[in-house]
Amino acid sequence: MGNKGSDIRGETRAEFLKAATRLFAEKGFYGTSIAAIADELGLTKQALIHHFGSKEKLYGEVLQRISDQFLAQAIQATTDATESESELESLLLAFYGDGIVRSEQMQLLMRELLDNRRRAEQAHSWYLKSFLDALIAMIRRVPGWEAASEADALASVYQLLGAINYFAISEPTLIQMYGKRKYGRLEEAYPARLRALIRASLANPPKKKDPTDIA
Amino acid sequence: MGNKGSDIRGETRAEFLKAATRLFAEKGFYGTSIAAIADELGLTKQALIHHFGSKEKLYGEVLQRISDQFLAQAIQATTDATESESELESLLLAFYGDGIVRSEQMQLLMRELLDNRRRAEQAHSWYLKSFLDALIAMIRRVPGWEAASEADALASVYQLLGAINYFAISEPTLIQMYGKRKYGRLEEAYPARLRALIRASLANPPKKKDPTDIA
DNA sequence: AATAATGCTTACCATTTGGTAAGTAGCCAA
DNA sequence: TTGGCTACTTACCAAATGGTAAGCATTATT
Repeated sequence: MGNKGSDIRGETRAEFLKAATRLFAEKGFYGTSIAAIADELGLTKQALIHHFGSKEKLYGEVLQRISDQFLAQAIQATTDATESESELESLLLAFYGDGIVRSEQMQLLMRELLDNRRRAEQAHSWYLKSFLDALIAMIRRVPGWEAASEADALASVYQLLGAINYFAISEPTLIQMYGKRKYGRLEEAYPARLRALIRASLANPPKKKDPTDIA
Repeated sequence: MGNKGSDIRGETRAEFLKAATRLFAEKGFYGTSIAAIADELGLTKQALIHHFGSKEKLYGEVLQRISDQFLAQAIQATTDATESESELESLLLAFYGDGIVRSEQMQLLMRELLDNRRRAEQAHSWYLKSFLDALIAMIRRVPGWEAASEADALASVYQLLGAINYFAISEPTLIQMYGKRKYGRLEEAYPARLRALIRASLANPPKKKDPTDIA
């Protein structure tokens, strides 16, 4: 059966990346076989190997793609800034609200954080550094945070990110625990509480380090 | 060959559970083979099967054990309450500060949340419900939160949990991204920022639902 | 002393895994 | 029309996986 050469300008590659993102997010790196990914496109795993060389390389490209998109959204938010809302607040809330695609990315991101101990020697992992650095820059543009140390800034940003992502990945579990009805109410309540958390956090910048506090 | 029958009162079982917890946390369910777990005790995988029946059952016991410990700590915190600090604050900070063991448990918990979509039909997952319910009860004992809806209470608790756990699992990645030195400073800054976040969140209980807001 | 239960082992096994090798079908340029 | 490039396929394969079956040594029970 030979619909050979039907891939025009990397379309198959893109399809592979999409399917891989979804499956890696759902089942993790080890839980996803390259055959399963190829199956999604009706191709064989050797087609995948042909395009990406190895499973590891495919995974690397998936992460790179997510990192690019996160960073793009961060840059976007910088231009979208309004008055009542800091850019950081708007970015974080957009991050929360972007539905399934974003949720897949967050799941993968979370898995990457979890698995990194293992891969530490290898390539990946700092894919996200530029994104985090963008967030640090943002929080420093919030009144009162101009002089915050990098550690304080990163700590706060990381906390808010955690508050968002943790919930974003928990939908199936929470539905199972509390039922669809209760989960619906939780989902409704979440953004308002999230905004309150972000504002409360940003409204309380760290105090200048006490100079007597030399360790 | 042949130190047979050397297991006195389930000691080997306990060792298996400890090793399994660590490995599942590090590499995930699919990334951990039962042979690897058994290797840690110098036994064969068949010894593991003998004790637990199957890999799935072992995993279930690991989760159950973590759930029990979480809940025990929550109950403990209720008795430890001081004046300046709400029990919730003290529990969450203890949660943060409990080092490697707790970090393993959080990693596993996080993985469970991630993998749950897949396992949803199966057993696990609401292992944590009792723990979450304990947290909800706690936040309702904070002044101003008495009448908070379950959704609002759970949302806030979940956000704080996310802020803690997300960081707890990120150590290796953050060290790789920012270096040990910078990570050290981050680790120092974190608890203070975390306390600030918890207090800020608890100090801003949700407003009573507007009665005109009937959907 | 015989019997049974426990805690393991070795010997297997079917299945799945990521990956290689060697093609083949269609397109494109010389 | 030849030759090469791309996009695949079928045919393999070695290694690892979860699990079964059967046996053996030690201890506890009768």
